[in-house]
Amino acid sequence: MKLIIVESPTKAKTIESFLKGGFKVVSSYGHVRDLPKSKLGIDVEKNFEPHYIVPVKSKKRVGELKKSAQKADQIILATDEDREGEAIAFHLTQVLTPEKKKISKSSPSKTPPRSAEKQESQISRFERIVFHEITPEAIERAIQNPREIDLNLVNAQQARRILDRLVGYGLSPFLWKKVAKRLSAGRVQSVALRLVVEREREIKNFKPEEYWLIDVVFNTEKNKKLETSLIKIDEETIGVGSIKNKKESDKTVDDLKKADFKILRITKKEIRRNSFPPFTTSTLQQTAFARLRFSSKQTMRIAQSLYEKGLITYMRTDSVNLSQQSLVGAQQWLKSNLGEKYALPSYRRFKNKSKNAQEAHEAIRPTLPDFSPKNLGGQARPEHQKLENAQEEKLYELIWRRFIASQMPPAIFDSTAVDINGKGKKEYLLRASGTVLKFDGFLKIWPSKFEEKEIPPIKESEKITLEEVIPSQHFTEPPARYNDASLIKKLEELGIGRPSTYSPIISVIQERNYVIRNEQKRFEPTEIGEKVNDVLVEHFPKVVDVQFTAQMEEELDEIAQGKLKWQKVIGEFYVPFEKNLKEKYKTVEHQAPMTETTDEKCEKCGKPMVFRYSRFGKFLGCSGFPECRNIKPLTDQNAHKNSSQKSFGKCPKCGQGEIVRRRTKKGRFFYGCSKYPDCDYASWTKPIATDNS
DNA sequence: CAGTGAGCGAGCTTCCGCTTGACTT
Repeated sequence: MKLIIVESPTKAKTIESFLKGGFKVVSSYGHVRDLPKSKLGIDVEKNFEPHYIVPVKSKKRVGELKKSAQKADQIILATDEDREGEAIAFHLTQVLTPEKKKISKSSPSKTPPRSAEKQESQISRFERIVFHEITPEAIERAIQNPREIDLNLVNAQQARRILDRLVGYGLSPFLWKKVAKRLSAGRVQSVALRLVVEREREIKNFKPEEYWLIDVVFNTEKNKKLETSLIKIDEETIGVGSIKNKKESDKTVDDLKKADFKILRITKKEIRRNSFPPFTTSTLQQTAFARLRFSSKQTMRIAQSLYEKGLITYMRTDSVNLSQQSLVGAQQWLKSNLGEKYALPSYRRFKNKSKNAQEAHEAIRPTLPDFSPKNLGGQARPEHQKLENAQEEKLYELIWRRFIASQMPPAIFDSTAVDINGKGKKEYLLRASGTVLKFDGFLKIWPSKFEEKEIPPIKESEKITLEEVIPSQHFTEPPARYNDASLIKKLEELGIGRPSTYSPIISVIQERNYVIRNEQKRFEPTEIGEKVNDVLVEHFPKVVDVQFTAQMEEELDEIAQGKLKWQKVIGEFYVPFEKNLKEKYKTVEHQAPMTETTDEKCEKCGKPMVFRYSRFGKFLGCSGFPECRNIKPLTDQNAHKNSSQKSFGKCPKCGQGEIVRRRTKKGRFFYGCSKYPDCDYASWTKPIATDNS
């Protein structure tokens, strides 16, 4: 009997159904070994030797794997073809090789190093295979062509893992000492936080700039209205900074009213809009947020369920590849349901844009195009594949539509531009633009917003008469705060984080209370978030630099290609990092504003209250601490500095306190009485200020 | 649905990336 090991139980089930007999397929449930949680687990003195353990959570799994392995003649490691997959395969060999036979890797043995040949024979029971799609043929082919474990790739993963550990477990304790307990920092989360903080400051420092735009309406010979916009004055293109105020606008308006106009040219062209590539994890999360308002966490939970039902391919992927089989399926569906003209003559394949893509999987797509969404006359599904709720229906439909649309022809628009010359004191260029949909193409399945605007039929020789000049005042606007979608998009662009971690990143910066999701579901940094960010940016600029990951990835690639030793890469980072860290422990002061006092008096002992920091941010504590342990939460009344919060009226319960907005541990807003704990009034919704309620 | 700070020093917090379950009201 041969044992095949993959990461995911769903994948195991599918593969087993393809194989005739003589095979057993089991799953490792991801990584089986890791650095210990409770300590660093890296011997920096001994060339960064890692100390791996089987986490308690994985013990049971590993036990089961061992049992299966004992009964097997051969073990085939079929984990993903990427850094992490290769590492999982390697750790499986380590865990599944009986103790005495293990190749010396993590445990230094006193026996001399074994020869390469001998190592070979010890692991000959293991074979490594990879495949890019889960079909009987692909699996069969993979089994016929096994290879060795690629130790260079494993080392690239080790380097990544060790570097992240050194950074995370180096910086976090520094924050505990200098800012507040239970804080954290890391290569990924600290950059995410930095993005949010810097965006907030851009917004805060933003100075809106006034500018004016001018529209001009003409009458055609047939008495139809032709709406145009002012494009140029003399040779200057109109935009922000051109017409700065009402005075300048008035002057232009007056001149336009007296100007002579004639049509310069009419340009007609066809515009094609291509469909989008099928989903990756990142674009799925972005689109589900934009169209369905699902958080990234929700999206992943629902996608997982669809995957387990066999309805979609794997949901953690950065690849836009589509299998041949799926391309054929999409085309067939299109031809028989929408007709030839909505199918493409050839298949459309996509290339990955992001350099860091590891492409171990396909794009996210429906497994069977025939299972179209309910409202598109989908086939009845077997019982175990029934969608359970509206959310599953919606997400499935989104994935299905995106995939089918990716194999559809572009939408075609007819666009017309009428350029008009105006001669007054100055020379003006005005333009009327029309766009009309000629063929909907992929928009039939993937509706998107586009502006259609008709303009009246017109000839170049036609005389036009001025009807109206309409100036309008505008202001430039600050960039928007990040939400789930835009933050994930940005992180992906920067190559920071992986499909499996986008959603956890969003969670962790909220759990640490570094950022909160406001009522518009956008991220705002908290006070403690800004403080942590500032400490990191000032004292550890390299680690929170957006280029840091990019540089690391390049070096990891070289390790994977066997061009660099992983210990060298780690050493070159670690030595200066460690030196700086030691230095900063000595020089950086504790960040709590110990001396900042307030007008408020402690009602227990009469001493003044002072601002203190905790990991939740600022609060008020008695200056008599520790004799008097009185504390008060920060409210609008005493936080005269940061008055972004306001009172929402008198408390309906005690009538004394004000209603203020507060946050729960999890970050959800609620409304409570400022007299807490004397009055325990609290409500999820804004209380209505009536006396008779 | 409302937390929280210093110091003595115990013991603990913390990273990123792979993957799902279930000690219970």
